[in-house]
Amino acid sequence: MAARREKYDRRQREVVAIAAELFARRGFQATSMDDLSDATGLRSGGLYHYIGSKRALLLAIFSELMDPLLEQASGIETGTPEEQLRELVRVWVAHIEAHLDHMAVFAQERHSIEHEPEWEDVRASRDAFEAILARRLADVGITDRLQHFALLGMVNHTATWLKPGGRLTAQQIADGYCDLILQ
Amino acid sequence: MAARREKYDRRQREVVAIAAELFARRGFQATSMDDLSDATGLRSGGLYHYIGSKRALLLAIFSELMDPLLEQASGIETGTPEEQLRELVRVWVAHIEAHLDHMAVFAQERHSIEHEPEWEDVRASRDAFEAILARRLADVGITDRLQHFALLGMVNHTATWLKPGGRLTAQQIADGYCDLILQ
Amino acid sequence: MAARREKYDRRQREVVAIAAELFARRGFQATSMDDLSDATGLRSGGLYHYIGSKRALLLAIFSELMDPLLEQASGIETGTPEEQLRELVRVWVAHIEAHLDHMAVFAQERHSIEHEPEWEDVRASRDAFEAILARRLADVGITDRLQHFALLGMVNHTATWLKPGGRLTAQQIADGYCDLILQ
Amino acid sequence: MAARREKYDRRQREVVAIAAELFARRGFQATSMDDLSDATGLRSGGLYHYIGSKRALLLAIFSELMDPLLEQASGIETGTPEEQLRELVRVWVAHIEAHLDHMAVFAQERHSIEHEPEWEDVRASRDAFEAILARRLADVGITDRLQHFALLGMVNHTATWLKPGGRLTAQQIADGYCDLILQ
DNA sequence: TATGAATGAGCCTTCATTCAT
DNA sequence: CATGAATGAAGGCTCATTCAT
Repeated sequence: MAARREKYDRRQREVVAIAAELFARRGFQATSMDDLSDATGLRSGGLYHYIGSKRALLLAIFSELMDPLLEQASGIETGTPEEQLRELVRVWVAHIEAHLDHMAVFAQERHSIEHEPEWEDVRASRDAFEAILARRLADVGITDRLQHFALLGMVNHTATWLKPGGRLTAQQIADGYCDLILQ
Repeated sequence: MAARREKYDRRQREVVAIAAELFARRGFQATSMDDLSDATGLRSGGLYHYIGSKRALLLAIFSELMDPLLEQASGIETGTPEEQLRELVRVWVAHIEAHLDHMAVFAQERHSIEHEPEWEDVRASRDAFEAILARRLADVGITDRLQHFALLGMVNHTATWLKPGGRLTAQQIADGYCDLILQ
Repeated sequence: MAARREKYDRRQREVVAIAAELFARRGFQATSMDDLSDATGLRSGGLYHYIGSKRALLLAIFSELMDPLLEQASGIETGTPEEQLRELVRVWVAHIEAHLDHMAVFAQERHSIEHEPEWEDVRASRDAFEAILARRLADVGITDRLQHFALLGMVNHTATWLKPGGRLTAQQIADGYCDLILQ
Repeated sequence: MAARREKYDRRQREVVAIAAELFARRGFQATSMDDLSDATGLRSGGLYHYIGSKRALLLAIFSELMDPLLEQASGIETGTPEEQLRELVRVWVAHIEAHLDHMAVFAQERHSIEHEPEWEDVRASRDAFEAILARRLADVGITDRLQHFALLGMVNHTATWLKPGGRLTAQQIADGYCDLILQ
């Protein structure tokens, strides 16, 4: 039945969201399935009905982070090169603002992502995004890798200090970063 | 006897260095004391002779990272404001280059540092460094928090892509970053 | 309605047969209800409709194995003592040939059967069969327990090497065993 | 230190013996590591110091069963063919008598041994023993597979009824079996 | 100094079973 | 009749740490 399926999917997304929050705060490894059980209200068995494994949960979090960003980023195709770059950074910062927990988990589990074959897809997504960024920078005449890395660093770092509903909007932040890069 | 003490200290520093490397590559939690035992050639009992606990090892890594940086940073007192800022960033990037493993562990265990009372001292060191940075930026007329965070982001991010002995020197990188911030 | 009842019984027997096959191959404990679910096409709820419990399934397999054999064995009443013994062994081997999976499960779960009060009935069936065997052997003058056990051993062991449709028929095998025992 | 090593080995053998007994009585899967912990007096961690894994324990039991038997069996080389066959069966039954628990575990886990690649070595040992048996039978003129299987069946089955210190000695049993096979 | 045996708490996961739908 | 969400107990195993030697 479709209604049942829909309910299942909704519950699954809830679990992933709760997991992202816990992982962000306490760390992936330091968060036990029991913690998750308490936070979701599902007993361990029920939890596994939705997630498969703790590892799969991590993968789900990464997918939720990377997939939509990549899609939005590749959809930007109108305007001058500078407008396209600015739009890309805006979308990017907005996405980070909407996924602060996901970003924290991502940063924290960097070593897993970098070294384990299991995370190939995640690495590929990240590389694809960085390729788009490099192209947009090239389109405005920036081919220096240092500036590419600088932009990457400042934007990603945003997740560690940005408070949603704070003084600065994602758009203002993004524009500020672009101003630095574009003189 | 002093010679014995010296040998003890040397061995201890070796253990911390090896630990930093393992933690950077596999993650702190994912690295077991057994892994460390294999890597150091010391059995568990011997290991505990030098380190006290796994947690203490982490603290030692953070101290090795923060303490000398803070000392160098606070020693910069000559030259124009811009020269002082540039010198600060140079020292900082050079320190990161010399402590890539420590930086990786630091980034990875961010959540512990941020939330647990045990890490108060580490937080204090970091805040002290950022205060120095803020002062140097203010001295050249930059009071916008966004630029402060941008600089912090790009410099810290350096640890993830910098390969020692690569094309760019720490000095070139630091100057590139300063150029962005100072127009 | 009788038709409904009949359908239920047929489905039930199907489930038992599939279970016997899985249990024989992978082991009783190593086979999960999920495996059974996959193999039968019934989901867990539906499965329990037919079987009651995993334990009951095991009991059903044992009953299917022992009950008809016991019935056939006690029906042998004509001919000379030697003819009766030979007929008993023929029936027995033929039954084993027709229930290889059941035999494998039986052998594997020997320890449960031997030690747990729950399996009293199964033990009783087995003892009843062995009593008939002992009587038939006594009728031909064999009272030595060693020969009784030897026959038991060789016949039961047949289940581990006999391939249905192989070179030897059940009758030939049975006669071969009897020849050994009867000189 | 050698004394330490020796103590370790002794303790390890003790654990395997206790495990064999428990597995024989309750079944391999039905015996938990906690049961073993209680029976050995070692807590779970200490247990793993000696065994590696539950699976490895099973393998150790099989090795203790098959390796010495195979060695003894291949050492029989003097006397007439009939004497050699009789000696083989005597050694075999005596070995079974001395390893009733091991035999029970072996019989019970037949399905694992038969189907899983992990048990290749155990299968190879068993096949090697059966090859020796086949050769000894051929030497006395018995090439009929049925008699080979019959002997295998009766001897292996001995483990299920033989009580150490009972009325019959291993030698008497072995001779009884050989009498059946050799007319 | 250093070893390694031993601990014991905790972890992720499985699984037979129930029950509302 | 049948589904599948949910349970909860248990299982095998890991691991930081201690301590007698």
